[in-house]
Amino acid sequence: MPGVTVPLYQAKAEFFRMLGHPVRIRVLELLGEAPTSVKDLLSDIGIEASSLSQQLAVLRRAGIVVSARDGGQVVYALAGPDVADLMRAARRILTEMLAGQAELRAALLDADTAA
Amino acid sequence: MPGVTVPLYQAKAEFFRMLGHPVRIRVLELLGEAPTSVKDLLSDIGIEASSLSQQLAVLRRAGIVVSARDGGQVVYALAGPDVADLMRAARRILTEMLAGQAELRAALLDADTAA
DNA sequence: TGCTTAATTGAAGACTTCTTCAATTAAGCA
DNA sequence: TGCTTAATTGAAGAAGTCTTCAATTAAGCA
Repeated sequence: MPGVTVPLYQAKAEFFRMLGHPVRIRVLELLGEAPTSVKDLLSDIGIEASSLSQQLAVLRRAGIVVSARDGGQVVYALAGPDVADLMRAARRILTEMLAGQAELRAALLDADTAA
Repeated sequence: MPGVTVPLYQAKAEFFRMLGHPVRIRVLELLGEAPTSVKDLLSDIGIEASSLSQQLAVLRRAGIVVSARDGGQVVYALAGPDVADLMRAARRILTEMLAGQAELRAALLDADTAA
């Protein structure tokens, strides 16, 4: 069943690259709390609608989120619980790592930088 | 203590972007097992020396690895245990995630794609 | 139907990141 | 010193990603 074989380290790299954008991180963390409409994501994140749509498309293509229309709005949710796990692991470890790095420590001490 | 405040979600995005390259992933996983000389990384990974150096430089700048000269060779090591934690978490979760996605399942079943 | 709001799409240019090449630095050894 | 191997650097072009804009699709409502 080989066919188009993607080496695992390359799949990993693509996965991490997919996480490598501030808007996509924020979306994933918001969806980690609860499914959310584009409208609400928009007002939470505060960027242009088309810009958010582009980033949501990246997450959708990666299969990490799913969307469903609910009347006049579209609601996004994480595709599975593993995603929330990864975000939690990343938050924990990153926070620990950043805590040890002088130049980035400010980010942790500053109130408006939560999440 | 604000000064140049990097929002945490942006620091996270940068961190993930830094992980988003197949060579860098392989290096981190090799270093997760043991400190390794550039020479050995080179023969394990099988790319051009300058190409590997460029990617090692990215990891060094991010502070995730450290290097030390040992006689004629340069040995790299993970900067801290948290990095290995993150790689383990990522491997576990990614493997679970990929297992559920048809098009990528081949990667897991194929022998030469281990790690 | 026509109007409004919600959301997505495609395309263009700006910006980054990758790869490769040639040049350079450093150590070991004759 | 001169030669070899180990590793890094800087620069140039290719390739990829981001942002923004205008156009489009879809639902709700009058």
